[in-house]
Amino acid sequence: MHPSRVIIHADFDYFYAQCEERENPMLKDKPVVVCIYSGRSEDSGAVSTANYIARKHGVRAGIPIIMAKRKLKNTDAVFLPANFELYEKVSENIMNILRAYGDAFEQWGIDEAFIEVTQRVNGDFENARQFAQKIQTEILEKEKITVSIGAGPNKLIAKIAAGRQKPQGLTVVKPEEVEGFLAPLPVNELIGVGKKTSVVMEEMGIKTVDDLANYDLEKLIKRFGKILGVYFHNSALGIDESPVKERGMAESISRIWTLKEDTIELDKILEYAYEICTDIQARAVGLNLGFKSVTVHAVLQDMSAHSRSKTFETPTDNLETLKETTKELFQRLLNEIPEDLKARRIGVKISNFTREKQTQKQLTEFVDKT
DNA sequence: GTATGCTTTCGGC
DNA sequence: TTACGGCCGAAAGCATAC
Repeated sequence: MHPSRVIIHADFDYFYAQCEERENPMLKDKPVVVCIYSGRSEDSGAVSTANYIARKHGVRAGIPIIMAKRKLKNTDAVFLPANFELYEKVSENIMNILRAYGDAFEQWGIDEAFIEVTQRVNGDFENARQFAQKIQTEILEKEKITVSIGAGPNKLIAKIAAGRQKPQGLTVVKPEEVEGFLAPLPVNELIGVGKKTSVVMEEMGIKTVDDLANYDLEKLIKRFGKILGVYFHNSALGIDESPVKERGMAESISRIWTLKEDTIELDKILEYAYEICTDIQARAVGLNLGFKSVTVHAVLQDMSAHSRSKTFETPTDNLETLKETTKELFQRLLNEIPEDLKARRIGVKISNFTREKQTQKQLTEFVDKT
């Protein structure tokens, strides 16, 4: 029998709102709602995150600010605009603490991370519990932020475990406990099982991870294909061999803006879009990245989202290419959306990055010369 | 029939 | 009853290739 790996997943509690509490401790006993204002009218915008006091009143990430205000009327709730510079700085500090505790480290978004601690705890899960407490203590002392931690034999179990007890939770799942831990959970707790897949599985009579674990593998493969079928089967059994490894560069850079006024005029839209192009192209150049894909995005008055994208044969970092492609894609998108609806928000994304820009340039020069 | 890549939509915070 | 951000990666769905 292989000795088990020991993986820890750390999840910063209600992160943005907790950062605000840290900066102003007077907030701690009040509902705190971190908002992103669109600037269109007094309270237009959405909730980014809220502390647990606000959540008790039904405030959730993503709801309109005006709705959150309604739920919190007659309380001393505090509504704050998101301060991303602060959150990024705090995140970076905590990530550096976590990184130092791991044999390997993998950041997951702004407020989550995996660390492999197998060597550090000698493969022992009781040590892992103490180790995790030490991490929680250090982060609390140095950064005044609480985190919830899950420990398990792999990333899948560690992540699910971290979500079981919050805030400031610590859930350790030993290898011999994995089966009992997973069995009663609904399948959508598994990574990769979203809304659509849950529905399909439910139709197949699969509601819990236990149902999935006992489902015939051949039938799973027949329905989901070999890769996904095997992946789901293994996940249900708590099997996940994926390594903890440092993430490289971001996979995409995008910006989206809310328009001052709704419009379907291409020229108006492009005024905004070209500004975004200039910004994200500069960021790509700053990171020395070429991009192969461009996506434009529009949210209409009914809040429906639409996008169009294009992938080049070779990467580029050219601003004019980006603008031309943006124009072409918005033309196409405007032709294909319902005529009676205007655009409310628009965005541009570049992705499919490569660092082979240099090679491509040389190749182009070579072709030009011949 | 499956793998792969591209496009579009979804979902978390 | 409506209301509504910005950014990211994942999921879904399709086309094409083998």
